[in-house]
Amino acid sequence: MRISDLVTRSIMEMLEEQNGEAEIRRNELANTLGCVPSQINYVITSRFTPEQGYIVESRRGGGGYIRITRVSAPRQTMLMHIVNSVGEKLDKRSAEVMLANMLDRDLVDTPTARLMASALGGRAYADVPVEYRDKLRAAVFKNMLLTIMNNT
Amino acid sequence: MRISDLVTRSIMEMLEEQNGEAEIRRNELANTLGCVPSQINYVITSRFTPEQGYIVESRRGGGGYIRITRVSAPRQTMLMHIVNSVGEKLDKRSAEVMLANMLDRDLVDTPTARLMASALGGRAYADVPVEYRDKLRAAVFKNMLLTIMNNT
DNA sequence: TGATCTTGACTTTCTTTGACCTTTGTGATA
DNA sequence: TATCACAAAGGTCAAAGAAAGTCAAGATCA
Repeated sequence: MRISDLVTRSIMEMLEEQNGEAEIRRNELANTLGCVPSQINYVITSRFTPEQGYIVESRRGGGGYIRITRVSAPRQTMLMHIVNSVGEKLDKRSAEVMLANMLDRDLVDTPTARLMASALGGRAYADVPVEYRDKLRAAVFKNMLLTIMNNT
Repeated sequence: MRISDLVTRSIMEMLEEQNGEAEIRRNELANTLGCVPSQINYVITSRFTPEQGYIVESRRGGGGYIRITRVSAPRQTMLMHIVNSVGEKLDKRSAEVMLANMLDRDLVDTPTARLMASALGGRAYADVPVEYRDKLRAAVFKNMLLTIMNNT
């Protein structure tokens, strides 16, 4: 079991319980989960980014904190946001993370997410040279997102 | 006894026991079977291909894994036929024809077909050299077919 | 001899850890 | 009251570790 997944889950739960807003004390959380404090930062920068619809604020010093807020908006807007956040290139991992996120937020249902994942990963891209791989993935992803937007 | 057969058998057993889904840790398996890790890759790419009805996903880094999923089959056989009729390459036009066909035969619903079409066409493939273009399209198509087989 | 296996060196990706840095709050002190 | 020292947070970054992926050369088999 990855520690980073523990941290992720823990934050997710707080967000769930507290209506999209979680405030943590870094050292404390690190302590209860049994990891070094900077692990928390790693998780936050890799899984709670603005691209994925989170705002992170923090404060140092005595009584410091890290606050993570999940932003929400109408479906279309969020999807559009995602489309725009995909640049020229998109690696497989990022695609997966984004899809997981969309699922979390009910922007797609599970079968659709799976279908999309299969169009973005698997062995499919294996024999395309790296230089084209991620560009193609980005394009395909955007295309599908636009289709989904219009499909409802 | 060939090593690759050992590996194959071992994976097959896991699939059997675990209801069509096996998650392995490459190094570990290689170790218990007494082979080099890359042997696992060889076996996977030669015997657990989409053509044979398997979906393979993986992740590197700490806590990494390789997950192999077998798709199974009542009406799925029809889709499997389609998978096998797609060769190494697939141009956009043919893909569309096949999709239309699947729609006709109720193998997919309309939104799904649209989504698939968007993953296979559009400007997405435009700036990829022809040599890779149709190969990738074929691979993506097969992948998606396998996924929708599983999604029922 | 051509196809299939086997191996291992090297690469890429993701995670974990720790040393060091910056910011903020709080008293003690001049 | 202004300042200073110190403790209590959180931030950064780079190195080490943990997997999996790739590729090509050599070995074997049919």
